[in-house]
Amino acid sequence: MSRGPEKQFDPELALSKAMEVFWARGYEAASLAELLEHMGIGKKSLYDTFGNKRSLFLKALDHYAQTEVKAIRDRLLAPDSPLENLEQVLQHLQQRHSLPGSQGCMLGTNIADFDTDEVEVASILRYHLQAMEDAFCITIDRAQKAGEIHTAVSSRNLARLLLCTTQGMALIGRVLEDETLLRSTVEATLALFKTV
Amino acid sequence: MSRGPEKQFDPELALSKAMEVFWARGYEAASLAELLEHMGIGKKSLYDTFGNKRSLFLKALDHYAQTEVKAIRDRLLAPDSPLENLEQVLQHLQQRHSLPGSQGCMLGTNIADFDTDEVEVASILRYHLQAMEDAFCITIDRAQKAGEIHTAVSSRNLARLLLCTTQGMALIGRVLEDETLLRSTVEATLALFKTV
DNA sequence: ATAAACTTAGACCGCTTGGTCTAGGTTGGG
DNA sequence: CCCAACCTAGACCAAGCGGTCTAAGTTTAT
Repeated sequence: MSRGPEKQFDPELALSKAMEVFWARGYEAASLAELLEHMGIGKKSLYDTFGNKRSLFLKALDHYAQTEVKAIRDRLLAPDSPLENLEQVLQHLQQRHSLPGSQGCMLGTNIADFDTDEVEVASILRYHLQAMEDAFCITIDRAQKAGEIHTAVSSRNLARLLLCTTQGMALIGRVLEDETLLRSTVEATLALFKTV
Repeated sequence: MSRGPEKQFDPELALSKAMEVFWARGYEAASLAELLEHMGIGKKSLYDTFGNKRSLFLKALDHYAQTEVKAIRDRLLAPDSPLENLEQVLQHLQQRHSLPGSQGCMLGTNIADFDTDEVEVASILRYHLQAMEDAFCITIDRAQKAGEIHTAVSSRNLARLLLCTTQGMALIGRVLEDETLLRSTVEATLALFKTV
């Protein structure tokens, strides 16, 4: 018995490349031809390794969410001032979504792209949105206990507000020509949160 | 010389029906077959009356925006207490986007659906987003002058925050199973806005 | 060297899409 | 009554889609 060569491409890297295409184009608009070219592999390899287009997409979406949510979560829960952590995250998001050609958040764009009755996609999206909300909530809670954020509104409610606001920022950033709108939004949010 | 019968369908009504399909499915996913069935007209009539699929979509999108933005604007600028007007609008949005099968805001879903370099669609979207922001701004300004909303943050910045938040609500509402998230968001927003 | 197990590129297929065009029905004025 | 002008339904087309499968290349154990 003999063994063939190792896979001639890195599946992790290929998935990451697929994610970029799906992120930029959306599920339907991402053609197989575009995916293959960007991933740098053949059609057979794609189907052998990832199943079909849809399962490749689900893997890519999950890959995005895990990477992105983890990065934000790590910043939010860093052992510095919770309010400063929150400020950093919001300013980072504002800058990213203000860049020309900004593609927004892959979670948000897919909430819009898929029919509301697509339960498989919806459950992935819900799961990661909840994770974001929870990370916001923990940080806000810490900030409130540190006296950095006032306690007139519960940390849970503020976290949910932040979730909606940040998703809106990511969305609207796709069509903006300058960054004043997102800058104003972050400025207003922080001003409203801070203790007077 | 003789004259044929009047158009056997109402173009306004047909456009409205087309809007419903595009709103629910998005541009790409709305097939001609689906559009024709829902509009109740033949393929030839569609192309004679509206040009092609894309120009039908642009007309439908504009129709949506004019209808929807006007409705919200009218409520916001009604001659009652500005804060109460704002509360009504937010609660209305919260309820609408909490309904099962909520389709979100047609502006928002299309921000996500279209490539960021689609200038024609983008300019329509930007125009109406700006109109929404301005309506929010006027109302907040009035509320501030009436002492109903505190003045620590400018009306312009609060309006921009509201724009992002409401778009986020409309988006996230598409995948929610219950309305607590949107309810919390509105509750938090109003609590932060109101003078203590 | 050879054969087995892996890889790859891309020809091929059935299906659906948006868009065009033909054929026929209906209405109303002369 | 008859013809012109509008309408409709749907056959038809080329193009693009996702997905399958064949043919050939490459590496390693024997």
